[in-house]
Amino acid sequence: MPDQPVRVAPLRLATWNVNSLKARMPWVETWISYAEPDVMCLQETKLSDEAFPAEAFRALGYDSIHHGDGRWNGVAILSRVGIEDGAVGLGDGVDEQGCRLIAATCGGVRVHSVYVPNGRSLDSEHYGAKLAWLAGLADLLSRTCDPSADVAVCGDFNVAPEDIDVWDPKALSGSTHVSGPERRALQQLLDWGLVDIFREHHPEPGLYSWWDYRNGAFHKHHGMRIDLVLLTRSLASRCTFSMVDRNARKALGEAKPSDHAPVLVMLG
DNA sequence: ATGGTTGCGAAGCAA
Repeated sequence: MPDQPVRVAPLRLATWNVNSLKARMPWVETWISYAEPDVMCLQETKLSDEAFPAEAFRALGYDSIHHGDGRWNGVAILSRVGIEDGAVGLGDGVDEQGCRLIAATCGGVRVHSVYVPNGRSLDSEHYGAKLAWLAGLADLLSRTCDPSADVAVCGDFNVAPEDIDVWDPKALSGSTHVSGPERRALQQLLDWGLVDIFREHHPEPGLYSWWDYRNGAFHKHHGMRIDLVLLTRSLASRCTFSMVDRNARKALGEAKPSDHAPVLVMLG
């Protein structure tokens, strides 16, 4: 393997749970045209690999890889700085919940696009599976990556790291996304050597990345910050800017919004 | 939020 290049170029890195790429393609193309990410992670494409619009992304200047079964989940990475050594799944038999992780090396960074299982409810078997999946992700990182290298883990974690990441902790008590075991499973990833870079740059509460479609939650600011960009320290130290593009949670003409907003970080 | 929405796919499930 060649050594990492000594000279590093600025990198714009984004992640977005699009809730069906077929339904979201107009918004995604618009967003890419103004946000100009170099690397973009997508979740919930809900497409088969055959139906993934690689040609449309190629026309926008992006190479891509996709991992999907056509109905649920589905993850992808777009890159205009190269895309090498693609890999899918947790690689240990735990990723049987299907098409939730894809990784590739883009511009010298090992990038992971993840869609963590929702968990449904604390008493559901899916909740235990969510915890197991997060543990499997921690295991994958420890097996395949070095925390001193340039590693990014981006996506929909379906966990709000702290109470300041949800609109009303009391209302959510006893439900998923905020429970202790989920937060500890996420913390295990951070302890390995990752930084929740948006939170590092924005300590204030009330900044979310997901709002329920129902009940006017977006306009009432009833949201959660569950879409995260986790970076190893070498990348985190290069971060000059990070944002949730809340505007992209709105309809844009005929283009309907996802229930998630994209997160963008700039590395100098 | 116990669901008032969205997406998929053609009824009900998942989020």
